[in-house]
Amino acid sequence: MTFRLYDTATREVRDFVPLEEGKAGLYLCGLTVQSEPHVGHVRSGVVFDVLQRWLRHRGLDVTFIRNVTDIDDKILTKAAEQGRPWYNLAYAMHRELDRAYAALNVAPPTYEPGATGHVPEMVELIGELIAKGHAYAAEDGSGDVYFDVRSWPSYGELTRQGIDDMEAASDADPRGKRDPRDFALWKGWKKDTEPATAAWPSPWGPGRPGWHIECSAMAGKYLGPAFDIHGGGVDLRFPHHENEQAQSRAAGRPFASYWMHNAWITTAGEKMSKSLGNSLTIPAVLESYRGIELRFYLLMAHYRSHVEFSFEALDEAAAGFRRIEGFLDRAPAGEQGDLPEAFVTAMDDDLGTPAAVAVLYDTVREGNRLLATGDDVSAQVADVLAMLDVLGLHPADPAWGGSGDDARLTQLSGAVDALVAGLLEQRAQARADKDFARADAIRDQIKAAGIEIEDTPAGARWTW
RNA sequence: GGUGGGUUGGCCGAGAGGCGAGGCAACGGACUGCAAAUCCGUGUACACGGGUUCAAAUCCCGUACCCACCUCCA
Repeated sequence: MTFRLYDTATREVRDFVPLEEGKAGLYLCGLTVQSEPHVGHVRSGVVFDVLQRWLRHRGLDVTFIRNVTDIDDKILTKAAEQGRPWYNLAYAMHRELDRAYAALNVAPPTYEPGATGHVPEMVELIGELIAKGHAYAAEDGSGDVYFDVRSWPSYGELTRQGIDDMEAASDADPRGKRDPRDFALWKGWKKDTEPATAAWPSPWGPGRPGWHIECSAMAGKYLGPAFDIHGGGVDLRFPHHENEQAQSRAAGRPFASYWMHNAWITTAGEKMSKSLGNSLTIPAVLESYRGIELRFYLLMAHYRSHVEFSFEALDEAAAGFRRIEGFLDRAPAGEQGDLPEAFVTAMDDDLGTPAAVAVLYDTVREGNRLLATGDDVSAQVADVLAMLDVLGLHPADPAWGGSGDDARLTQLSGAVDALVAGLLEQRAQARADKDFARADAIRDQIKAAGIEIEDTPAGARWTW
């Protein structure tokens, strides 16, 4: 079976056929680094990380480009409000984003280009579009350059919309535009309100790039005129992706073969950016949950399904994940093996992580059953480790910051182990003496310290 | 107005014509001194109304409600 992927452009699940055999070029529209990332923001990162891992697993040589938008209206506005340079805000938020991705074991892409580092490439592309009659400099002296949507007959093809059916932007400033739907490729510097650091030289005067042009320029630079998969959140389909495709193709570049869009995560039925926000930033959620649990939660729903975020659901996911970990803890350590067929089938079907997770649970249940009867579970351990690994959920992955990388923590856990071991010895003695009141008192005492006791045929063990 | 998506059991969440994905919770049982952990078992769920079919959660028609995007939101 081949890997199949839902393509937004054709609205169907299609076999994935790379442009060049054995290779895959991926481009993900990353974030505008203007505020702390929240749970919704990182979904696309996690989804594309799984996609990347899956394609690699299938033997493809993956080039993965994920950009960051480090200059735009919001960054300028927020920075001004906070009284600091825009580049300082963007850089700080970029570092926050890096931390969030790292905490969720989202592997770094091949390269993470930023808009401000690619102004020459954008200027060149805009020049090409003007030369081909698809763009024009505004005649009002604003220094803006617009893409001429009427000059590109297939404008709207990605989202199946006719130009005349589109609502004219109510908030757009029509000045200098030939058609209200024309979008900015270059925005002239407004010297009264914008800092000089936010302007770059260009043939049309100082200014800064429009939003869409950066992705066309950077995808072209790192992946070439044609590449395999382009993705982002559903909201980006229009106008962002539509515009990217129009301007790239108008410049003679075939652009993406497949379009992949992940659905939203909402809270209380609202977009996260509009709701309570603060409690759902990644750093805030990580105060109560481990990154591995949050990642597991995000993968329990299919990437094209809308997720209504709730801490109850996150609790459930975390509880379920602990059962998987519990099996691994109790089973003898073993080697990672090959993936079960059912898991491969699930993943090949448009990254069916929910069905894949079901296979994971089935394997864990079977492993636990064998464990109870004292049978060999090395096959189950091998399967579980392999599945967790491609999903980026391997508990031993150093990305989770496991013990061992912090000497003090290792010492501390050794100390706790010694203390608990002493208490467990006393409890074992009490149990042997049938002094259950005392045995339970010891267990309660340990529990009060946040440590759980489990009695196993091999003696008591503790977890926290 | 245009375009796209949704409504599944107490909860989360798959599936897309034919044996009830999976998880969390609950209840019963096994194990245990009691627990915990684990295993086994227990549910006639598919918004509503019609229709097609031997067979519909799945296809068709209609209705209701919800959501997203329509020029710088992941």
